[in-house]
Amino acid sequence: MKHITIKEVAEALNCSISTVSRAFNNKSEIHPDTRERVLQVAAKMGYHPNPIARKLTQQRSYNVGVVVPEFLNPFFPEVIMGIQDVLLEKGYQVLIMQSNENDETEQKNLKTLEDNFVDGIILSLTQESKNINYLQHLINKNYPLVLFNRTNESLTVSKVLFDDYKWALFATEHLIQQGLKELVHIAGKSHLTLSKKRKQGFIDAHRKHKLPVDSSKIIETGFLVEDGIRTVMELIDNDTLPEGFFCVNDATAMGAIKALKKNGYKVPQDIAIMGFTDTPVSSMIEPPLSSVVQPSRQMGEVAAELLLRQIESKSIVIPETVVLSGSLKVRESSVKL
Amino acid sequence: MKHITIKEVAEALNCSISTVSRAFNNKSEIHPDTRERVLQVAAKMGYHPNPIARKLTQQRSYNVGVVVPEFLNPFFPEVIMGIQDVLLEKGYQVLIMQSNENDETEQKNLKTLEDNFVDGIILSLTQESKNINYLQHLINKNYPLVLFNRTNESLTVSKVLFDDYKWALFATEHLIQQGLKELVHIAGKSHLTLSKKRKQGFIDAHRKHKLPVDSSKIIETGFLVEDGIRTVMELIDNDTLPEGFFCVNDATAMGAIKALKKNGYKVPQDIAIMGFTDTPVSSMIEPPLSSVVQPSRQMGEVAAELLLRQIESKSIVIPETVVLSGSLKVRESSVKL
DNA sequence: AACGCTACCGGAAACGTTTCCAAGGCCCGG
DNA sequence: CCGGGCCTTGGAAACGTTTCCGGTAGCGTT
Repeated sequence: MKHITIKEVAEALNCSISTVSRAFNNKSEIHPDTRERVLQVAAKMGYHPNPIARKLTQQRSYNVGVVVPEFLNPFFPEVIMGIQDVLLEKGYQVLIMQSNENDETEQKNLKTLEDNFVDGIILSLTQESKNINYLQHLINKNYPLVLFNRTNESLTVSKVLFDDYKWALFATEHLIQQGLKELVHIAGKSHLTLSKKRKQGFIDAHRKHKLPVDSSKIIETGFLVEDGIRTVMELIDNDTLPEGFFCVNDATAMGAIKALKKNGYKVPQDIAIMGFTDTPVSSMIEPPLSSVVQPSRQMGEVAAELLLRQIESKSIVIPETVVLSGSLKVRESSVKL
Repeated sequence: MKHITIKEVAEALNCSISTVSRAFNNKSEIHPDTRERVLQVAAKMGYHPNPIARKLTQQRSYNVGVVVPEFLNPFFPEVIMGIQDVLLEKGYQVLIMQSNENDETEQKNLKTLEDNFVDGIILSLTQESKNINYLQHLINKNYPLVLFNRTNESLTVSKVLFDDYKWALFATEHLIQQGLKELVHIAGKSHLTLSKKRKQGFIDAHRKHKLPVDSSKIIETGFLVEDGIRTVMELIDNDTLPEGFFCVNDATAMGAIKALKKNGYKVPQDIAIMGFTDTPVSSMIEPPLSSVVQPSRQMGEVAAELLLRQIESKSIVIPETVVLSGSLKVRESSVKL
């Protein structure tokens, strides 16, 4: 477990440390022949520059923090894979933290990352996220920061978003085109931009098709399977089931389906369901779930690139918002035969 | 983005760097009063010891690498959460890498981690993993290493395993008790211990109940949904479908169900299915999938603790194998009514 | 022949800690 | 009253790099 140092390589080569360093850093103040020789000997000795020492002189940690609300559903893992694709390539390490949809954990995670001198942070807010203050503090310090997917509009910071409004509108329209008039939107927590946008899309689809819509058709809940179940159960108890549901994500949609089936309703014959995000399981459940496809991996890549730009620029970078588009995957759960 | 250093704190306090350092490291060679004063001023100044400099002197990276084959299914994320629970607590950072079930990527990941001077590695082999040599090289170097879930018996190294044999036997027995005689095991790649164990459990359950079993009943394939689909498709084409399937994991089981349903077979009425690992989706699909419950989070915790023991011990640690137990979750897919 | 320029290289400071060693002050026992 | 020991602190080396600065050799120019 003892590692070889630059000094030992220099001694073996009978040259100075600087020369060895130069050979590795390719800064061209070195004769190509020497460079070659150094590299060869170093390789033979199994030398790798100690990244820690390197980071110390360069005053950079080459670490980037990623904070997500959870990673049991495949959406966030896929985003992370996109992030890693870009950052590992550039020599950065990615520290992944998850907040368990919990406000305090999120803040603790951010603190931990800050204390660890990460060069930048990529973040998706928890559904409870109201600790905008801490984020504002980071922004004020000019800390490189990118938010994705779940954001809050009061923060002026780089963001990578999905065109939630548009696709919520399309998805709702799709339900309307199946001849459904009584729809309910199972919505996410309203302080997240994402929830607002999807809700607005749902409302505007009604307007566009001259259908009545009011707040009774929108039920705010969480992002979990249980939230979907609970919501539907309450509607059943009140005997106020609609003809179709547009759900804020696949998990709540799956919960809705589960609750409906358990109570003897048929999907989509009795009630149609539309999800959002299109997780791989969507196609596995019964009936296969219609959903909005989000380019999760790409979302990660873009977020990483925005962050890199902030990290590597000397001057202050103007926050930038990238909006990605998706597609509609119609399966059985939303189709009236 | 400029950080406060220990020097500035020392100057503000009009004391030496050593004193400040001591205050933070609690090594008690310092007067409690001074310690208190230092800590207060440091906190007021917003000082945090630079972890990079610290790592350099301590000759430790306080980084631990985790390599998993994939993390789209929830099993590995859950294990990782267990690992993080333990390691973050102790001040370690966790670098997560995924190999995409690909041999070469796995080796590259290990190299990257080694080059980054991680203090230890926790690993689950890819299904293709035959690059035992590289692992052996790490073991020989006495590099702290723990394998979990997917291992290879030729490596003498600490391992955290699930009692695959026992639960495969139980799961198969459960199918037999449903009155089924013609079973097929959709198995994983045979160089993984896990595959061998589950296969042996399948075989021994037959022996125990005096049922014939031969290699034609065991079909080796991968760990993905597609592998399950392909396997069942071939059986349908050959008109050699059994009465029940015991699948090496939930993904292949879900693939099997999908393929069967598409071809008009009813699960479990025509053919019963048993999965393995019990991912959260199991309960969502139609019919709900019976499966073996694995304590994934605990697996991560144990792996992390085994690794810590290796890292923090001065002398060589004798490899240790921990075997965890689980339970059988019987849902509809395996129950003959 | 003297000069300057370029190409290459070595020495040493710097990065921010930890930790070893030495030193000063104080208390206590003789 | 003095010496030894302990408690607390300061100074400085060390960790393994990068990078600035200065130096030398060789070459071409006048």
